[in-house]
Amino acid sequence: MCGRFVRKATLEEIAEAFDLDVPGIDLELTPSYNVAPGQRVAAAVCDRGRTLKQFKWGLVPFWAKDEKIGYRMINARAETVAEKPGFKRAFAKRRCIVVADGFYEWQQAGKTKVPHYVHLKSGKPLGFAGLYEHWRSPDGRTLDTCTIITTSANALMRPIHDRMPVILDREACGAWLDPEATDPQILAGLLAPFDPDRMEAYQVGPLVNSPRNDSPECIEPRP
DNA sequence: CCAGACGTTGTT
DNA sequence: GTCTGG
DNA sequence: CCAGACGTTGTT
DNA sequence: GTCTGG
Repeated sequence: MCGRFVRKATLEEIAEAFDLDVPGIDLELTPSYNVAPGQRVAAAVCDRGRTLKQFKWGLVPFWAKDEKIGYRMINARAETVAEKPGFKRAFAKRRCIVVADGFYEWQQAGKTKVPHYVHLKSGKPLGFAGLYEHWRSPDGRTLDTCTIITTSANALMRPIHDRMPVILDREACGAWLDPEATDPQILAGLLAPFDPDRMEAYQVGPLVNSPRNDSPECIEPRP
């Protein structure tokens, strides 16, 4: 699955990697080495040009009565996302690319869990396939939320965990964000495990366990 | 028909 | 154990 | 995802 | 809102 990640690239680097229309972007991006559910994440969307917006991580369906449901909607399974009531509408109309530099995955080792950091060999930012929603609370407040889609583990991830986030390369990002794309078969076909030869993973220390810790030490290899 | 859930993960 | 918060 | 709280009353 | 279960 995907429950914690890193976003440290500059806006310029992100814009280059995701072909963003920079003039339309009005967003503060401070690096985070420990982005957790419930926090603000940056995602590319198609909205009269390709831009970057902020969303609270944890999708709140538009029909929800209580925003707390978002804490249980941080991931959506690629296998079922097109049909599940909570995600169906977003899958059809509100797709996004959540921007990251890498992600953490915890490996069960007996009674304990060992965190690993996973990233691209190229060192470039990566994009998670995501969905977003706009929610209005009973008292009139609005909330923009999103979720990250997961798929089965590739060969690199399998020793660590049986699920991983869907990572889209540049071409797939274009297809995923295309508002004209309506064929659910084609869209679902993009949600495949990423090429393991273009990724690497290593063990990190327990600092990352607490979401309160947010420093470059989080991604330092465990000695 | 109405009521109640709507999710993923991991563990048992 | 289960929910909330980060 | 993991960490941390989990409750009410009455008094300061 | 929409689907499932009773």
